[in-house]
Amino acid sequence: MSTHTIGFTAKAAGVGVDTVRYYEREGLLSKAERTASGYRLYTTADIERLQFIRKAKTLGFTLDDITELLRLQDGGGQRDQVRAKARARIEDLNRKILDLTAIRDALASLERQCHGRGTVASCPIIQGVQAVSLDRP
Amino acid sequence: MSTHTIGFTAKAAGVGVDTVRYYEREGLLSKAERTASGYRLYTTADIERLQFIRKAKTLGFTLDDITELLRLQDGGGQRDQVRAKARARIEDLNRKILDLTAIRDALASLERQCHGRGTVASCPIIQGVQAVSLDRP
DNA sequence: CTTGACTCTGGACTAGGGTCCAGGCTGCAA
DNA sequence: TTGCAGCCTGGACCCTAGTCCAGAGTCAAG
Repeated sequence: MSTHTIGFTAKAAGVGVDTVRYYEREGLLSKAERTASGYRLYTTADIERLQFIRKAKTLGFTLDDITELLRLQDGGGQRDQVRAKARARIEDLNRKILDLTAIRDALASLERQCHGRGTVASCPIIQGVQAVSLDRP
Repeated sequence: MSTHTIGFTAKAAGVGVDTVRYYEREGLLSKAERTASGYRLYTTADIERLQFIRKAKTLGFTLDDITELLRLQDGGGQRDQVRAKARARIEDLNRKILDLTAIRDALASLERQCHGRGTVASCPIIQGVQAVSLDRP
């Protein structure tokens, strides 16, 4: 299996080398294999994992969230624990998707108003989101 | 119009009073009206704005993003600037929605596998996301 | 066999987003 | 009219998620 240095890996994943080492320290990446001289070695799967982490962050997940997500995927934990966590996450994601959709639609309507003659002040970005899931952190 | 103290407002929006003052300092909330003795006064619209900020944060927006979003809604800026920003944001949101949907579907399939007899290790959370928009920060 | 680009470790530093005082008013209920 | 909760300001502090050294070893090209 082909392996890569940390520099190559980081660049391929679009993050910094320090970030890769940081993720290893924090347990998002398992301890990398090492060459005889101590250089870390990564596989293509590691690059994908890093890309996933990067994307998940832009989606509003914290590193802790992502750690949990990855642990689920890695098959960590009891079967029904995994199920329960997955189910909770799915709920969460459905809410987020609805919220984002509401904001997007509000922006789209704002854009239409700007296009025509409507008054910008009547844009319902906030109200659109109010409509959905009014509480919970 | 009925007004509320900072404590009431903060509790209603699910944030801390320090957070409300912080948002005022940072310009996410306009300077609050004051009573003769200097107490801040908020309206129901302020509470909604705070709830929106709180939610938008969980959706992965930074306070700067949110400031821009709110400014769009407040009718700040040139008509075509607003249009352009709205359009860019919509793109962004569509990508996020696709990504979240991919992760959700992957989790759903993971949950099904856990339910039945499938091997957890074969869960495609990462691959699901790989499929969508492979680059861009 | 030297040079320049990489890598290693440990530790200090940073930015964003709050959170927590201290010391001093305010407002209302008993 | 006192007491206690709530508010004010300014500034210190905290956590997360990196980012940036310094000093030393490694590797490939020339």
